[in-house]
Amino acid sequence: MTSALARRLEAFGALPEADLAVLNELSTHRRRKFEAGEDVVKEGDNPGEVQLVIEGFACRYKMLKDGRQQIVAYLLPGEFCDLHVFILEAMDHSISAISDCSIVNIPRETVLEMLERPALARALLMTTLVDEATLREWITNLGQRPARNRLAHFFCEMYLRMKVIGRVVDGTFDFPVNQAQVAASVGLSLVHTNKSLRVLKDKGAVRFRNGRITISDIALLEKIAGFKSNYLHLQNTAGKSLSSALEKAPTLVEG
Amino acid sequence: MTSALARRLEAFGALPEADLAVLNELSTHRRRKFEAGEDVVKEGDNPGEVQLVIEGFACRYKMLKDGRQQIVAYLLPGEFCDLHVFILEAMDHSISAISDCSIVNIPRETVLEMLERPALARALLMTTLVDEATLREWITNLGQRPARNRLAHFFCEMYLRMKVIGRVVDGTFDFPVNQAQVAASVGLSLVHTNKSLRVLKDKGAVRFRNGRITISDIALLEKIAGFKSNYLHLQNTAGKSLSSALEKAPTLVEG
DNA sequence: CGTACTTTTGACTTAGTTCAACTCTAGTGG
DNA sequence: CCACTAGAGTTGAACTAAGTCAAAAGTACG
Repeated sequence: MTSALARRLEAFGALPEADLAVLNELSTHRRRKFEAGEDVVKEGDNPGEVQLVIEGFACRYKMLKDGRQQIVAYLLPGEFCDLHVFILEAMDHSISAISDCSIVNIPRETVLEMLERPALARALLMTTLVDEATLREWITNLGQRPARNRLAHFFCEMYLRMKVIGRVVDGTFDFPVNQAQVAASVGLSLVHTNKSLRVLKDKGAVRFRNGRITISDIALLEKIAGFKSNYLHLQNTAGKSLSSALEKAPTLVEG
Repeated sequence: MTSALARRLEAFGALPEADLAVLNELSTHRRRKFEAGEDVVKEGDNPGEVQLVIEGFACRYKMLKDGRQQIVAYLLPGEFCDLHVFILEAMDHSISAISDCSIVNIPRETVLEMLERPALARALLMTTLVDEATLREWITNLGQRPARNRLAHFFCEMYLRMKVIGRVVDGTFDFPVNQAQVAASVGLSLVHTNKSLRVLKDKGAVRFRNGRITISDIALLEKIAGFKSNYLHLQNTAGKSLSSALEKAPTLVEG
């Protein structure tokens, strides 16, 4: 079995067998279960350990004083919560389980050991860079694109990220999120999100229902979004358009 | 002389003399001058070296296909362009000089040496974490706050960051940016930015003109913004409100 | 003093928000 | 198996924030 983390890291370049073994070891650490909606880490906490989402979906979010909420990142299966959090005094945001999920706590020594393996270290640092790049892309998305295009961009990104970890079958993937959460991700009101989703559906680009997303026409979606995948730094896809990139991405189903 | 970088890093905790010496050495590396408006690194470039802004202001920005532009980060004097870029194949955004600025190229070996000094490594990693946290804060700002509050938040952040590197005197600091660039930072149109700035001025919170910002009433600005400084992870200011934090921040002028 | 940028202003349009009601669905317990 | 409930999605109408267009007024500079 190849873990989702291994698969994600290999998207940045192949890893030696020994490194893969180290990765597969990770899932043996202390594991915790969280229910959908539960907070994994709260703003103000001192994290201490690095967290890895083994199964399920989580998100980072920030809450304003008036209660408004912004989702600032998604943690898909196999994504580290953060590589360097262990030097942090206090979390500046919270992490919440979106679906039921199981999370492994990795002690800092293990992380440091991983960083001593050159190929692995490089892949992990890439992870950090990609996380940052994704945040920049989100800023651009929120700052510059109107609702429809913004949503389209959001779906393009999720599609590609899910594809990389082998979770897309026939343009469809599970994404256990409701419209209010989508709204909180793209900085739109629930109502306007709903209406814009309808437009995208009517155009035949994406369908979104029951926590499941179906990309009906990726080329169209990509065009609406003005999507360029370069910020995800996937080795095989650099400089290519999303639709062609996707043909090259692995289509394996998690086994 | 204490460099801006040293001052910034010490905001996360004191550094040993030897580490400070290493930091002061940095400015002896190959130095390049850029004029205001010039690109330092362009999207698609392979950076190779780490860049340090010694003097002047730069920004990271992304450009959409239709020409719209979003500024996603500011590089104030003494801020690294990025700690790990050297593993990157191709930049996913551009960096541009906002004012005339002088930038030092630091070879990857030097960076690796720095990372071997524990206190310095910790400070540099903090830098990365803070950069990320700032991106998340911007997403929240763009996604959830209406124009006026969003601008207020932007100014609060810049004020505090400038204060940390000792560039604020009497609530005033140089910030050589025009309104179009402010607009591109907060995701608003130029006209609406202008009108919102006027409101903030009329309320007696901030004045912005000739590349110079004067915070007239920080408590008010902070209130309008709903600003919490925790995401900047400044050691002395954790958990405190901005106004009190600022009393404790150094008031030294760059020597 | 003329040219080129930047800021300011007003009038108008549009995208997005809010409120409120209604529908649909899945789940629960009688 | 049905009725009831809670949550999620959908819709319409009224309102408001923000965008666009266009022109004027500053300001900076050679």
